[in-house]
Amino acid sequence: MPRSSRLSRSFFARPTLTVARRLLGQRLVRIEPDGARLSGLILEAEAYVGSGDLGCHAHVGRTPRNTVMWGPAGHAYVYFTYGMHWMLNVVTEADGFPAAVLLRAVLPQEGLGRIRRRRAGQLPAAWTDGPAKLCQAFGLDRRLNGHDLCAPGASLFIERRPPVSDSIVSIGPRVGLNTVPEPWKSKPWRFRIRPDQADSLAKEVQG
DNA sequence: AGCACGATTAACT
DNA sequence: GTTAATCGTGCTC
Repeated sequence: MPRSSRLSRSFFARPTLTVARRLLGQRLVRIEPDGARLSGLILEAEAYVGSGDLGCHAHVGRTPRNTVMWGPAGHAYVYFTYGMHWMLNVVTEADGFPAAVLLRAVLPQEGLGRIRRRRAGQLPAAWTDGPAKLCQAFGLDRRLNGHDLCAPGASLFIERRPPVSDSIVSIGPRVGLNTVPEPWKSKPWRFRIRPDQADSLAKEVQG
């Protein structure tokens, strides 16, 4: 029996809200080109659901930028914004339906030296507590766009961890949709581990 | 070819 | 709380 297993395509090929909620507490793993392993427990995720969701990039239709979202589940949708930031999403639902989960925060576990270097000048608590921060810390950019997280030998994937209890999860509106109209702006599609519970999550981790 | 803007962050007041 | 930074993207001309 392997000590850890990777989330398979069937995990991601489900309703996006389900995937977003169940990704909490799972472990994002990045194997860098030189073999270094970075990882962190997912603390925050948001659902972006189809072209009818005016907060989702897919609402403008299929473009070169967002085309990965129309593809099969379990692939990384990595996009660039604000002239300097990369964001990591995991594609969800059926092939042909554009949807994804934005990973917004992780609790660093492995590769702390490299993460610290990439996030130089920042306190540890600010290393990976935002979607662009975690991409910077993990060295994720356009090279990972379209990457299959479920493929054997993937350099970016998610390891299965025990599900987290509803008691440590908070749900609220998505962040940063300033110009998105209602009701999309206020849909409670943001899921996160309560900040005061992140430590207890780390303690139950054995390795 | 030009333009407005963004699923953010860090550094301000 | 406010705002500059910075450029790929998608749209208009």
